Amino acid sequence: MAKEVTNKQENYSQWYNDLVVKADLAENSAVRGCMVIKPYGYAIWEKMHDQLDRMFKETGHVNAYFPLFIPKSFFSKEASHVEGFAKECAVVTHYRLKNSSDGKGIVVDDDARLEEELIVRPTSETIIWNTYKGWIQSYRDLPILVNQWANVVRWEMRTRLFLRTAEFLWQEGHTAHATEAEAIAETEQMINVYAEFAEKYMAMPVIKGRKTANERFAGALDTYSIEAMMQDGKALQSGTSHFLGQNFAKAFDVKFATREGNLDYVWATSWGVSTRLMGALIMAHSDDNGLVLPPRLAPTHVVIVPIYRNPEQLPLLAEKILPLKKELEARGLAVKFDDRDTVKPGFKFAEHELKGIPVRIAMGPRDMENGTVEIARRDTLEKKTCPMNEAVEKVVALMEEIQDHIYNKALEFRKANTHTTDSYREFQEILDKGGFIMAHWDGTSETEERIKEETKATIRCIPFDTPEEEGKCILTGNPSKRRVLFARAY
RNA sequence: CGGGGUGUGGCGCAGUUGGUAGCGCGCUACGUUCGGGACGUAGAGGCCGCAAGUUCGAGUCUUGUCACCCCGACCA
Repeated sequence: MAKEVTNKQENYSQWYNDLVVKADLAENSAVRGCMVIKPYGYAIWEKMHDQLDRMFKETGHVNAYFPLFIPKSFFSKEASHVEGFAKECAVVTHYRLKNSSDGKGIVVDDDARLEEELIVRPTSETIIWNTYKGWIQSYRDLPILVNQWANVVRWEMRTRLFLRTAEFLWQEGHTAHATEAEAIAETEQMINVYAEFAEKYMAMPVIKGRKTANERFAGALDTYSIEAMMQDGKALQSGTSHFLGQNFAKAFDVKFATREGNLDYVWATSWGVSTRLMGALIMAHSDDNGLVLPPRLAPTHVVIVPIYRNPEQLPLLAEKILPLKKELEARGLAVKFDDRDTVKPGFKFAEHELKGIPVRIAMGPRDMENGTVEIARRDTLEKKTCPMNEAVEKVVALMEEIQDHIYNKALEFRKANTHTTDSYREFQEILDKGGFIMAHWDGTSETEERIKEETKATIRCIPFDTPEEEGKCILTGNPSKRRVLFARAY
């Protein structure tokens, strides 16, 4: 089979889709807009899940689980939340099926209509705050720092594997606090946790910032996000953390007795990342040979491929390879010995590259004679012959090296494709090539909307770390105090 | 939901003016191979998305319908 995946393909979406399918990560299911996550794809998600879960617990959070179904009336309680989520949702209207009267198949039993429809959760703020009402009476009950790992459903018009599926896996943290300051600190803490995860584990640099009013989560006073650059120069929102103020507490009447004996509404946050991170991982690092996984998220770190002519030679190789495998495992690495005799070495090389395994060790008759192994790294595709007794140290060191190299490569790419401009014409030219733009904006929604209509670019965020500087809005020329991040986005 | 495209063995595709389906990959067996996706030989596998209609005859024409992909609008 010839190499078919290429990021030089005109259509980056197609490239991405092919890669997801060929690397055996996921496929479309029989259900519209839904996705089957295949074992290899799920193994990567599990690595992400485990690490994130660890980080949530380190910051004092605990896991819980809330219902999949939410009574429709809950959505009517928070006005601005209704705005945002009144649309694309799956609705349960009946609770029973029956045999059809013509004896051919099953129909919905019209007599089994629910009095109140249930919404399959698109996000859980409403049902969680309805529950928190019963949990909170005094400042002594606060804070509540709960996270849930769950699936949610949004009946999106247009879906794409991992980036936007009708059903997706995510985690959603929902916290309740006694003070505004504490809630804001939590919101900031969690966007930092996400950024650290993206950069240290996914090897994907991100820009942290605040969303504009237009892009803010429905019901939030403030939304922070991390934005990453994909290899086609487009932005992908990879995680969000919301400061919800007292909106949900007011909507669900969650009051508590303060230390001073007054009644006050609870302050809230919510934050989440989803299987979209898988899409980010794939699009940030992959190349023409397939996936490139950062070692810290690779389900398999090392694959060992034996090379031999006759089946009798395999045990001789295995004799050398198995101790090596054990040693590597003792150093905390996941090692696969690919001793399949049904495919040839060249095929295995290509297959493991497609799956993004960071390091490959090959060992054949030549190595047996010389006491060496061949070590190949996925990120650079470099191959080196190395004495057998140095292999373990070499591979262990490579893990860090590859992790750093992938991150730095992505960072360099982002730097090279991030531009600062004050000219609207140049602004449009840069967008057509793909990339991020730091430009001045007058702070109004109208301007933001117009730029979006004219260029398809949105304000991804107002980065936290940009300095104040006097300038003029890229579109209107009105005064601006700082540059914001513009890009076309997924 | 608007615009465009595609539905034919597991995958990717061809199929002429309508005449009863073919190619490549993959799969099975045997042999030679095995340090970058091997080669030869012999096989297996399809009521052409679904439903009506036109016709002596439909993969091909007509209508309807469904699914998927791409571009928008919506969104993580």
